[in-house]
Amino acid sequence: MKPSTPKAIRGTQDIFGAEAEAFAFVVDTFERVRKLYRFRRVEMPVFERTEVFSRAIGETTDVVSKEMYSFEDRGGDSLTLRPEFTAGIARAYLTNGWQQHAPLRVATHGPLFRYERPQKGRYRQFHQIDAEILGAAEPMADVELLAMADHVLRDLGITGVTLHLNTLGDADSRERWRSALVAYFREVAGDLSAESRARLEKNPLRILDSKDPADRRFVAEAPTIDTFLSDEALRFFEQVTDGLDAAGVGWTRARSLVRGLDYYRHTAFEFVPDEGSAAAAALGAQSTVLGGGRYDGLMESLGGPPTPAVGWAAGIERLAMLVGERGDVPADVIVVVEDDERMAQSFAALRVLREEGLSAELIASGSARKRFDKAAKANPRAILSIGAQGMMGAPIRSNDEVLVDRLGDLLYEKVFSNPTTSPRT
RNA sequence: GCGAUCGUAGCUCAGCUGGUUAGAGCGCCGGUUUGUGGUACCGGAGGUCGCGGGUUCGAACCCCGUCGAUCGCCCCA
Repeated sequence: MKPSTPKAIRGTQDIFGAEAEAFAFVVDTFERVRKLYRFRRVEMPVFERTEVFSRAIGETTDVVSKEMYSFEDRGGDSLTLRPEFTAGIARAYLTNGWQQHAPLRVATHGPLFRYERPQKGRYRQFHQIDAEILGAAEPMADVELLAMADHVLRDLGITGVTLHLNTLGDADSRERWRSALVAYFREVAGDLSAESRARLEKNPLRILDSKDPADRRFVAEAPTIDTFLSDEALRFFEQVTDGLDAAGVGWTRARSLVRGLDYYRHTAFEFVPDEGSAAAAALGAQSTVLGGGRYDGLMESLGGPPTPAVGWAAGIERLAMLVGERGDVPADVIVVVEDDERMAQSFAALRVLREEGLSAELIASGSARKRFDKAAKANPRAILSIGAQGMMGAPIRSNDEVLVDRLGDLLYEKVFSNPTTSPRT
């Protein structure tokens, strides 16, 4: 009886090759930009007590009510694999006394977990980059945070995405707007789609971005937040938009943009591919590439003092789909052993090359006469052939003459002249 | 949770209206050829046709179930 092979968990990925290179490129770019903007690196646990998420995100949200990976540990505590970064970072801010560092800019990245049906650009274990500014009430914080997001996308070479920006106002503005929306949609409930009728009770703001054409004409006429904005909230939003203009960050007003989670206040934003762009095509049905906003109420829901904060997160997989093919980088040098008697010399050569900062790999398996062809196919900058039979002249082959000279000097000096690694006679 | 499409070698796929020992390309292994070399040729290994049941003289192909994948809805990164 042959033992069976366990399969991978649904919605997990084994990322390899060009995709893994694109993934790494996203993370590397984020790390570099994050340092430019002076965000400090934090490492967070991948699991927390369940209440961290249920209280911060909101019991009624889909994330909490049906998408969390929750389990009991051996001590009987309910724990949950993080579905997002923000709640955990807020918890850490409170439990570690990070208030002393306010305003605190932090950045992190890693895996997150959501029990959902996988599809293009959406997984059960997915990965995000994340940036937060904690303990900062000023609109300048929003501007800085968005400038950084914009910078990351730009350095990734991603085009055809635009910052969609909205304000949800302060808690009062948001509540009055919500009531007005509910009243408005109740009037026309009979003509709404079934989904939107359900949303009316549960999550009325979401009716605003319904894709159903039947809903859209009502959405167009629906009350907008602007009518309900307090002077203070309006002024805050203006300072954010003025700041973005000054910082050279393009944006567009999206009056129906609301974010799914309960904790958002004031600024809410998403970077979304432009209609018909290559980016939109690459992402399939998943549109948002980076999203976030201000969450002034979150700390209180975790029992902390009122603490203003802004943050965003972006899916690494989705970004990686937009950065294009990034093939495996060819080696600087491939060392081909065409005579196994000279294996020791080959290892010596590899060591010398790598210590010089040249990437190098070894081809020493299979038919000796086919090894050189194998190396040539891998398209390295140079091939070093060791022990070829019947060949005359240089064992280094490359179109890069400078590199040929450098390798020649290096290897002659440190390998071929060394009696312990010389070929046997 | 719902819907659509799909499931044949390591990979990409072919397999006509059901009909002998299930094929190709790439990759892998070996050999020959070439000989400042990425070529060409020959040979080889490798398949419970996702799994289970049914229809039939006969099923990779038709039917039912099941599992899995992909894409979409809901929601979201």
